[in-house]
Amino acid sequence: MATESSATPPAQAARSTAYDPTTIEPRWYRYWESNGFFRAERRPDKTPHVIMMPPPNVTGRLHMGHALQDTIQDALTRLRRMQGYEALWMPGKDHAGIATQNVVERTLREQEGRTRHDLGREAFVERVWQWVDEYGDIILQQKRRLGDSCDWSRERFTLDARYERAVQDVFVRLYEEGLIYRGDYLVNWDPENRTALSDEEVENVERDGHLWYVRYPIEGEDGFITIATTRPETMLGDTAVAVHPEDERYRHLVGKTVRLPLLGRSIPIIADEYVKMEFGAGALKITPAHDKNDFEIGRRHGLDVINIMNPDATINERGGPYAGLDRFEARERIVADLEAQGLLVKVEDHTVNVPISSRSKEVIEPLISRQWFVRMEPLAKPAIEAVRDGRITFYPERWANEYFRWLENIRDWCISRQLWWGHRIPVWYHTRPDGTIDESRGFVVSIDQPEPGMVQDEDVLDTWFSSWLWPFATLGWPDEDEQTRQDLAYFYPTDVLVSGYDILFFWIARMIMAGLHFTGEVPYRDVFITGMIKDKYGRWMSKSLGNGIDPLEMIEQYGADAVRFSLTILCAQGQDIKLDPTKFEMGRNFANKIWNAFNVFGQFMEIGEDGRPLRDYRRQRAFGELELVERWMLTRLNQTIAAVEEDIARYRLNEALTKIYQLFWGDYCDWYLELIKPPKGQDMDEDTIALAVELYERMIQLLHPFMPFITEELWWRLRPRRDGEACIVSAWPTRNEAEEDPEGAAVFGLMQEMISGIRNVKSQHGVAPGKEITALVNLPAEAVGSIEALRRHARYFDRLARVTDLTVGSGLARPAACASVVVGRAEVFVPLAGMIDLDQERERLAREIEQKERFLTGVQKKLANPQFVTKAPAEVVERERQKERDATAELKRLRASLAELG
RNA sequence: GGGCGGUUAGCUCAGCCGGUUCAGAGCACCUGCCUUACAAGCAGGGGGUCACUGGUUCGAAUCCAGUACCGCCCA
Repeated sequence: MATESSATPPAQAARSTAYDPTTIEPRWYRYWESNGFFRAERRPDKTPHVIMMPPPNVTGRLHMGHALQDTIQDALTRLRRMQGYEALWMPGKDHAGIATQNVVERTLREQEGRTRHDLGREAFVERVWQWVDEYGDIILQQKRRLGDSCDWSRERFTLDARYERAVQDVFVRLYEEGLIYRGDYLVNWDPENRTALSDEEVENVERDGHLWYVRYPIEGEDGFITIATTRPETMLGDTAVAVHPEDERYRHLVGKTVRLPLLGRSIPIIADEYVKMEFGAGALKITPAHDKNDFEIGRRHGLDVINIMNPDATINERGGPYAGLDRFEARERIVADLEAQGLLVKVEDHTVNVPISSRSKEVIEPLISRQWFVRMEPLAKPAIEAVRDGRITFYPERWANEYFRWLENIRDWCISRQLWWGHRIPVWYHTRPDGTIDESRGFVVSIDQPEPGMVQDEDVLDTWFSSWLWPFATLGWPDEDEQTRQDLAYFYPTDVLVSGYDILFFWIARMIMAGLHFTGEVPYRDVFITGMIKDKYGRWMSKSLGNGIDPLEMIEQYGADAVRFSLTILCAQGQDIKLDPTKFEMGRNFANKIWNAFNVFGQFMEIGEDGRPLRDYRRQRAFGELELVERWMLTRLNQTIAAVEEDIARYRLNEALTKIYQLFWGDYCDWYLELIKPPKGQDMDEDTIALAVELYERMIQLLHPFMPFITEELWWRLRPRRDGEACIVSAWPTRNEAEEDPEGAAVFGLMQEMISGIRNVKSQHGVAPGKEITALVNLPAEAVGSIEALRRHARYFDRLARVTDLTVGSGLARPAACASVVVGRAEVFVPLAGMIDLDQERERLAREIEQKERFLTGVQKKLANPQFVTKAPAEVVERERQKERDATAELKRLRASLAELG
């Protein structure tokens, strides 16, 4: 029983000539959704096709990247659905730890002048939930405007209770397997957010900096050793000076000590191969607590580790007189003080690589802190294997290399974050009577509180530590109830992941690791990596540049179908897209073309007041009984279906869509429709309507995955249909080779060339296209078939080139004052007495002759080469011979025509 | 420093597991058309030594090597 909202929407009663998507699109979306067409269920009789939508951040707003990737995922989902698969496109959203916390903190600050610390953890997290409840769904609502046909009944959130359980379960498992450990290490510290970040969240940016040369006085003798540094403020934490063991300049100093300027601490001079002799002065200050390499050196030499910084990147009490200063202020002061003491030798300009937080864009501070890590190597190995042995395929392939490179050099993953919003780390500590944590008693890793009085780790997990479980946790893993077990068995592994290369490491690779480790299977078989959307100058779209293009505005302006069409056609394999809003005109124009093409035959159909046809126009004629142009069109259609199939199998959606576009516009509209139009004032006969409907129907089915709205709307205007017989669930067209007629199509192709030639002649001679003319087609006597076909289809010449009198035969005399067109073995004479400009015609023919000669010379050169004749495949040689014969004959006729013009 | 991608018409880009007049599309441009489906359109046209150099091959925009410039990723 259809509910009110699921009733098929009425068609617009009054048709306007320009297609207006604004009312049509939302109506069909409601219709599809309320009829459950997006829903997927376990159906043992059907093969599933599953795509997991990369969950957008709850703070997110739809941008062009989403629009592109959703368009692709939706096209694949709709296509598979039509092909009879049980198509599941699973939507959801990501809690996005730092991003979301930042948004709420900012609102708090701006609206109430308070910080999260003013509220306290519990109240703050409560606030974030309120925010998520209010705004978290916006992006998913926006996705509906695009037409996403995902199964909203299965929508998941990375902080759903069940999902949270999965995340914590994974933590516990990995810990028990020895793959998670805690330790004090140098991590990437974001002073703005005051949290650790993973290596992947750090961007290295080249900046103009300086190289300061500083003298460290040697103890026990006069003299100095000069070190060079790009970060002088870290000298407060120096615990050694290092030189290369083979550096003759310094060899005698190794083992001695220097007095650290400003603080006066005594530190050793050590020898380490890491030091580059040619860099700076050849001596390096070592600050194990604030530099990755120094940390390693410090470890090798058992150096002290002195942390001189607070979490907010101010200098701590270990910095003596500089305590309390911001790191950059401290730098200036230290340089000034060194200079004042005569210890600054010189300053050079120097380009430095500065690590930047991809979150806050603040300069990252390498800082020693106690964090949780995942041992990645054991997880990476199977992930490498899965791609190497072909269980997973990347499209385009080259991304597999990026993937290998990262996995083969993988470093442990810092997963703890000093945030409040996210999955709390399932680790518990004993407390002392005063409530503080008693580290001496160790910790317990457990989802639930192990014993009363224990407190949970304050930190939360990296957001990606939850989203790497997305493909299976969304299906209920690791629950073992019957429902979940069967869902996983049916829908998992999924078929294809569509995403951008920007999260290849963050997410795609980690999902593969997690999938293999926890489910024993790959999470998806194909990975389709899209290019990224850039602005028209090739720059990343960003808020700060203000160069973003809002997909919703574009949808308003051009329609979702148009946006989808343009994005798909622009999305070539792996290439970034330089997007300009005018590109959407392409899609809009095409939608308009589709809309208007319907009218060519639609105006002759019996249509009810609701815009729906009253009768079903069904083809009565067998293929052989069809008109030439009809057989040609069916041939083109079937060939295109086959080609589209191949393109889609390789994820070449742009090529598939281009072919459908050409079929619809270039063949169907420009030739077929023009030829089936009845003469003015006459009706279109039913047989003609029936085939026009059939062809149109199949083409809008081909277009439906890409342009779902307009195709659904027109689908219902083509035939009377029962409730629920929607385009979205119609059967995808398959190639019918029985309805291909290559010979007929070739004859039609010949006519197309002739017609184009005649149009060209008219245009070149300034004859109005509508001017009625006569023409003669001369063919060799043996071309009986062609002669007959042309005679029978003289109407085509009338219709398309206004040739009202066509004579076809062999040995026809060339009329005086005529232009001529050579097509293969045929010659078309166009008598244009009184209209023809002889000079023009001579010029035109000369041009053609020149072109043809160039072509023939090329062919003859090939054939004159004995190597070619003997080595090239026989059919290629034969093809060249045929070309030579044709061109020679054509040239002869062209020359004759020119000669006869005098 | 290592790796990858790009360089094709004025612009934006397809084509790239070699051979169909393969040199294409859209936009822009020029000419002519409000031809009762569509001016968001129709018909016709101009425009490119496929970055450069060399190689493989009977044959290269397409495969290989190198060079230049642009961009990205990693260190």
